Amino acid sequence: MINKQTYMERQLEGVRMEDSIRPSSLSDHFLANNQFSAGMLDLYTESEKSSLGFTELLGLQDFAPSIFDIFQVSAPSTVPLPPTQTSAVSESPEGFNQPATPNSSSISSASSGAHNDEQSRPAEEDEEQQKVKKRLKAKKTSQKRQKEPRFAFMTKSEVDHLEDGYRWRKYGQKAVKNSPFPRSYYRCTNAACNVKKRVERCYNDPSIVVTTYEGKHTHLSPVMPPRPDSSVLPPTGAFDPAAVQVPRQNSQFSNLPPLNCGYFSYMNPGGVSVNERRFYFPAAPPLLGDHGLLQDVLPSLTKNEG
DNA sequence: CGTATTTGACCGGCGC
DNA sequence: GCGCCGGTCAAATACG
Repeated sequence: MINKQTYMERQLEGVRMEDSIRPSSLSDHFLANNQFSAGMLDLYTESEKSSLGFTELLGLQDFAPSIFDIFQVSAPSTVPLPPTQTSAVSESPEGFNQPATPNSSSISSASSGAHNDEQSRPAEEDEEQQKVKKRLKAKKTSQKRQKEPRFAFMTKSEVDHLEDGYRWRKYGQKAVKNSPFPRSYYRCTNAACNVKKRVERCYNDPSIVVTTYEGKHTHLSPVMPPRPDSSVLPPTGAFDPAAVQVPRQNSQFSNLPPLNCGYFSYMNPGGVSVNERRFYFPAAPPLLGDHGLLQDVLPSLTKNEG
């Protein structure tokens, strides 16, 4: 089976999204009329993406849950996920239910017989080997989790790390090829939750932040006490439901499931209330042409371009 | 002092 | 086989 990311990258070779895909009228309109706009990318399978036209990529809907609700409802028990996506979830249960680096792994790696056979080696070298093996094991387990469903959001924002109601711990940052902006890696601070997210900026438009969520939260937002009347927006003080602008819906979008679109508002670190509109792009974002994260999640749209 | 972030090193996958 | 790249780890550092 072809590695998903690699396949996506291949599909994007030689493609200039800003030239061939950019929905000038729509995206420009959104960007021009909103301080913040966003696109949401749902990492569906190839067949599912190919069945959607560009207008559907925008996925404007009247009723749009927040991204948190999206994650919540995307649980198999609530919303019928695409078959492959659902299977991906079931294929990697450890990704949701187990810590990224369970203690057991380090124990087992430390007890490897190879080390016992090399007691003659210096102690520090032995420690290093244990470290290496420990890391090796963590790598393997983490790679298995790549099949978790992912959702990517395009957000026009000044801040890289958008407040989304959950607490995240940054565990890495990497320079992205063909992009001057680094990609940051975050993991949910909840020990029992293995949700990860990656944040990077579009090199074409530095004002656009691409956030990719991987996995589903197994817990409620730690900073959002439940509110009885906030079924749509995250019940957090950081979010202002009154500031939400609901995108007008076109009939052509109506065939999209509600979870495909989300939006919310939030207070940025500077205390300025910010309206964010989340536009759903099942296949591709209209504005991004970078060779970074988005290319990992947008294979089909570029497939026909070239 | 506890927690979060930074950052260099490391590994596996993949293309050539 | 080698090099590139994405993703992760973990020690060092920063911060409240």
